[in-house]
Amino acid sequence: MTATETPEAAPVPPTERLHAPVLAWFEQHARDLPWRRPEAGAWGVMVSEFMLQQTPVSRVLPVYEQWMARWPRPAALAAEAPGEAVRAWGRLGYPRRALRLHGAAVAITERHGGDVPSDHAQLLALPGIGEYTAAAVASFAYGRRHPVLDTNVRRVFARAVTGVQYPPNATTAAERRLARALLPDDEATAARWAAASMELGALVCTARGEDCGRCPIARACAWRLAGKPAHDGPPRRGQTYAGTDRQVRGKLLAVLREATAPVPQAALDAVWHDAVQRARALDGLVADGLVEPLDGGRYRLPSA
DNA sequence: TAAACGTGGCC
DNA sequence: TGGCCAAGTTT
Repeated sequence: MTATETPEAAPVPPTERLHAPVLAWFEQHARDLPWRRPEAGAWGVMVSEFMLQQTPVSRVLPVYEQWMARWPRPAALAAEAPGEAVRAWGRLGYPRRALRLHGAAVAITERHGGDVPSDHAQLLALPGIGEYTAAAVASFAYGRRHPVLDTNVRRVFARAVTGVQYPPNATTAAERRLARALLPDDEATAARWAAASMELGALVCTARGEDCGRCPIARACAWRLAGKPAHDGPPRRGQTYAGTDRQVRGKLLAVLREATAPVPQAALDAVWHDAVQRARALDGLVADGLVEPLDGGRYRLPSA
């Protein structure tokens, strides 16, 4: 309690202190991203959500534009070989997302008449769509009221409301309750809030370094008010890396993406010295449906 | 629940 | 230099 607060002021629900400032800030500072424009449609929103999973906006932008120009509707992508989706995915990473997006396009074409469903449960049933993406598409594309709990929102809530620097490694029931409690009652406002709170985490309240001077809710932020205590819980989950199968898979798939004709075994053998690991990685790619083995020890991206 | 799953830029 | 981080999903 500070001297600047008027004694007669009625207790303000926490949500009231967050919604208006964040929404006003978003109005002023929201990025003009292509998937936020009306012409993107639900399919554009969905494509962007697949690409943005664990991938920065800057790297998604060019691939998104090419993708939408080539496959403006789900049916267009569904008509292609899945390997074409993997090829167009380029170096975005996690290429299984491309396969799943293709699979989702096929399912949408078969089950939903070619239109991206607006129902959360129907979205969730599509390959590659989990809790977050289903809520994001329903909210951003159709204005539905869903808690959209991505890494940005979780960090904003952890700081502003819970008063800790970082959220737990895995999304908890408490976080879901909080997100639900903070969701504005009005449907259109809820959708706006979802985008706004996410944008705040992406632009101002970031993992690397928060910029409280630009934060619309700095005065109400529990973490800042507590003196920004350092993260204390279990270590934040790191990502395994170099030397793993992932790296080998990436190198193998890069060769196949560039090739226009089936690739002989020898071309793949050249990308990694360890034959055992190389074979394991290739087997994994085949098992995942990212690579199609042909007779004569040749390989290509999946044709079906 | 934890681990696997790509890639590249930043500090 | 290299660990951290980026609009997660699946098994």
